[in-house]
Amino acid sequence: MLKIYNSLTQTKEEFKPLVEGKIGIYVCGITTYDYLHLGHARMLVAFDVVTRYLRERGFDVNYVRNITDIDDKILNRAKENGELFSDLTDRFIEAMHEDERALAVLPPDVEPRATGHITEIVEMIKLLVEKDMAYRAGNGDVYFSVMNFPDYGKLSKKKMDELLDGARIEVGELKKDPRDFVLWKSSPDDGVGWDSPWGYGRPGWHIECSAMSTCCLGDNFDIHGGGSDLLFPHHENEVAQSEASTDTQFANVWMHNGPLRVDNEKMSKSLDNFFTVREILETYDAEVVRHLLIASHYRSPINYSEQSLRQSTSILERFYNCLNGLDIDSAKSLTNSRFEKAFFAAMDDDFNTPEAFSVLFEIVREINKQKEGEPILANQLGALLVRLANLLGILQSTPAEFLRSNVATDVDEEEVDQLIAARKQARANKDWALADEIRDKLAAMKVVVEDGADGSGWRIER
RNA sequence: GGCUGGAUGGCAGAGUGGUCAUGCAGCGGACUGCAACUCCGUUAACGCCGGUUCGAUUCCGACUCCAGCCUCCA
Repeated sequence: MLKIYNSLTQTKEEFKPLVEGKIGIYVCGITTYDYLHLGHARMLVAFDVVTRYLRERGFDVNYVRNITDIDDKILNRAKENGELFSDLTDRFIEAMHEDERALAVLPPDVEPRATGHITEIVEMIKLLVEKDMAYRAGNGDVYFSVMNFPDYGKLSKKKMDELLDGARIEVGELKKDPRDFVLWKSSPDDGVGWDSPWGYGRPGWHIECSAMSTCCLGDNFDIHGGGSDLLFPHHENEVAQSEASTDTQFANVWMHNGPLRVDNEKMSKSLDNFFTVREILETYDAEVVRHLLIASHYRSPINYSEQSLRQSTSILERFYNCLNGLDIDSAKSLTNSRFEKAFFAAMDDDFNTPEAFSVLFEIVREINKQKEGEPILANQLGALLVRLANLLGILQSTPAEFLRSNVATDVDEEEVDQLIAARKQARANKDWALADEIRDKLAAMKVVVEDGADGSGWRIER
């Protein structure tokens, strides 16, 4: 039984899709005005695991993840650079897709862009204005009227009146209520914008997601996800806009991934303590980064550090050392084993990846035990290990690829082979001094030699 | 100040009302010319104070501390 923690009810619930066998899921994507940082990567990887697993469970998943390609930050950055805002967003969308591929994040089924849905956005705002749920202010901006939506706060568990107290939001002369938020912003005539019943302007951030999710998945759909920092106000506002306009429940299940911290502080652009994905990928393998991001439960915070990356590196080395020498391609994966059952039970329990990993380590130990005596069984277990790990998007390389190269180290394989051959000769002559000298030489090249029953293997030192 | 969540062995990180997480590190052994890899064994934990219970790290309450949100943010 698949259970998912629902932020709306604050409980783990048995998951039941609206339509048997099908799942519609919408996740708030990126505002594209810079390179992805590790916090973005966490969100992308978290929901990549979710969708991969839901598909494995046999669901027909429609995964929608939007791109916010119109926003004040984008306009400001474009202005600084002296370029068209669309050139800026095109560039960073391309970079985002590159980073996603590196991290083995599968593309969503639909990737709507805000600028591609202006019509739907305007229609939704129109409906809200007609229903007296929104109003046009003197400057052409249109605001949502929070007071007219009694359920406001049901997702973030905030009380309407408490939101009023000490509200840091200035009561502008434009807003009727400090809690109101903008749906449509008027733009200067020479600025970026679109025509609307309220004049030339551009959409507010929150309405984009309401319009795009409804457009792609319908008024009521199964799962809405995003970072926990979006819960308020963004997701709360989405609920308000959508339910006020459609008079029906918006998303059934709300999933929020936990934050990524650096030195126990939230990593964010505004704190200027963020690491971009591409900068980390210069020194660490993508799979190492991906492991780090799923080694903790998706709802827990992750504290990023060099040490945690090193730990993920040793863990992957253990996996690949185990797979090294197995013949997996021709082996049939063991099915219905206790390992597989335990793995699925862990993932069924709100995508408990740490628990799932503990099962993978049990398989590793079993393989290492059986390698000598029961090679066929070891191969079958190896195939199982790879199959299950692939559901998490890891162990997608071969042992040789992972163990003998990485982004930071480049070795001359021919030279290594020559040195190993020379050492083999020395060992045959029992010239241990020479053998050790050669091993030291290899070590200086960051090459670790491993002597086995059938010759000496090697890997790079990470 | 309000709301939400958390506090687990040296570190990372799950989970459970009474017997094991798991990984890294440590210790002892096996393998090895010595190592590395690997295997076997092993040490070690549940913030603090009460309550419920035959029994609580696990449930309930108070306290302390930490984090996130309340403002753009995945």
